[in-house]
Amino acid sequence: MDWRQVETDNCSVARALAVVGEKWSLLVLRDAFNGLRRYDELRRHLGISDAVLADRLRTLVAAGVLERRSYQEPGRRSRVEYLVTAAGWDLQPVVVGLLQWGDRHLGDDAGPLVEVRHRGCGGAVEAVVRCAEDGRVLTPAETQLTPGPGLRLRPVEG
Amino acid sequence: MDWRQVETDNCSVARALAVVGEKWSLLVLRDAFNGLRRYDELRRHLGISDAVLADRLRTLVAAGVLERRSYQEPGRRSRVEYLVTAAGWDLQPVVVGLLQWGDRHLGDDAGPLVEVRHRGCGGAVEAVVRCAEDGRVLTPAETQLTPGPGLRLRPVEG
DNA sequence: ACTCCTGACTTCGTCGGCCGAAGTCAGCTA
DNA sequence: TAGCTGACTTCGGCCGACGAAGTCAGGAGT
Repeated sequence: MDWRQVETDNCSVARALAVVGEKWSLLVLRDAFNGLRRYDELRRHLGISDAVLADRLRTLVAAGVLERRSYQEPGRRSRVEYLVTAAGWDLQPVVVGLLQWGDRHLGDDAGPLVEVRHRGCGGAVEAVVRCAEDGRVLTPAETQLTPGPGLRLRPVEG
Repeated sequence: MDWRQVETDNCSVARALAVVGEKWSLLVLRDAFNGLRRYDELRRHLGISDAVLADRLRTLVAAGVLERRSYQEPGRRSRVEYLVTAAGWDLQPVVVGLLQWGDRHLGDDAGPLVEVRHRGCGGAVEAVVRCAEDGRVLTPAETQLTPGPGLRLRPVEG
């Protein structure tokens, strides 16, 4: 398959990046994974501007990555929280993959900020590419791209 | 561990995104993974402007994700190619993770554009989070964040 | 030798996005 | 009823992305 001729209008990587590829989106998600739920917590912790945070939250909610919910503690007025949905948790391999890559290739002398561990077992957690059939972890050389049903080729250029 | 108090200047996710989080970076890498090597191929296939492509390639080369090499076919003048390095291939889980998420949650009726398969076995390939010790694939609930040596807390706010 | 062509960029004007700061508005408290 | 707080929206300024055009070196054609 010659990738140069593949029409990538409908590429899933590009679509995913339309949701989480803007500046701050994945950092908002990182913080949400780590338990931050409220607008002002996110704003303070990320050091992001209000306009951008409100926009990113809108986008993530619209895409089903986060859920916007009102909640109320007794005797206090109602507030808003943002919860990670099942679809949002499906992005965990991406965020862990970035964390792992940063640790490996951009680490400093201080060592990693945090480590992700298997709860209970305590072993280190890693993001990998593996075969869904036999469960083996694969190197890039062991993977290949095959055409899918949605594949279209580019019109030939003059 | 209260993530709200964690100083994230040196967060590996943020550092990784400083390299691959700008617009187009991961799409350039997607195309490089899929075999595109030359500047003009990338430019044509991505539909990106020259200024941005040249800048992204510079950044990716500087970060060690791509390697810039001159090569020469006999009887032709020397040209430039960009090859994915070992560090670059370490980002495969991230790109496959995005592909997988896009397929799952943003797919259209036409079905996926391409499928990543285990060469030989032919099984579907997936990006997952797993325990490095026992090899088990983990749900988000089975993972936890633990403090690392580089962790610093925020100065208390007035 | 001279011109043409091509690949790999750089430069330029414009326009959209991100920034910090300030403004808005509703619900609860004093 | 005035004040406070949380969750935003609005507003100038500036940085980054855009398309188009310009640059420059190497090889091909004549």
